[in-house]
Amino acid sequence: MNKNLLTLADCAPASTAEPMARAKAEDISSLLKAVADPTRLQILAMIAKADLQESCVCDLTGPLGLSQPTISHHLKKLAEVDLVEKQRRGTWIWYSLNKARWSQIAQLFA
Amino acid sequence: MNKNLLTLADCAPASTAEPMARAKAEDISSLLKAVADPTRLQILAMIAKADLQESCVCDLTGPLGLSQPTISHHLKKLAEVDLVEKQRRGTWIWYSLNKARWSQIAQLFA
DNA sequence: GGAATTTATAGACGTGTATCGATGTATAAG
DNA sequence: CTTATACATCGATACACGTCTATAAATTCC
Repeated sequence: MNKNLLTLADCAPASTAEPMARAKAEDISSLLKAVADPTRLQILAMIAKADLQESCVCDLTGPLGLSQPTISHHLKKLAEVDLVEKQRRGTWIWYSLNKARWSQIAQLFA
Repeated sequence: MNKNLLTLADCAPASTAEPMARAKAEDISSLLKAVADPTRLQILAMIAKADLQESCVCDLTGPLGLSQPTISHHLKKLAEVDLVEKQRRGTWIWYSLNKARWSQIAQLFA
């Protein structure tokens, strides 16, 4: 995953004949697709509000009313684009937000 | 489409048992889904760089290598979430960006 | 009114994805 | 070493979505 995102304006050259590079558009799209899911938005919000701003899988299944594999699936999607980070402590795996990555999204729409 | 978006932090109550309201999450998701497509990102970038910051459908088909119905389909998706606005002038329909809506997305990730 | 141009809509097809139940893997406790 | 708990992975299913061709609708010009 390319983390050196550009703003949309930077991506489209002045020549109207050349659109934003497809590869760059797909990189940004991958990142946004990860956030553009209602369940994942709820997950991110719950982590942000949790103690120490971290949650384990079993903290999320109950409130969201979804199975454990489904929550794991969503957290994997978020981890693939570096929006969350995982840390094992004993039996539990704690997920936290990558705020730098979060800010990169804000930059895209600034 | 609800335009009164909240930040993610505002949406999750302190009680860890209550996630962000599902309806609100789906509203934000709809908006982000519209942007989370590589072709639509390219379209938005091309409009931003065009003269008067507006484009018609036929300006986009060639550079993006897609059929006219496909471009129309994407512009409709963007219009449904108020990210672009359309204005007919004679035979052509000119699409422009809704910058206020764009800024609302930035606020979500601020 | 008829022809040409621009855009929208409808239908079809293939791909991606959210979800689940079932199962595998890893850590801790006894 | 066995059992229990937490999480990941697999396979299946149902639905959404991007794209195309074909066709319709709207506007302009003759």
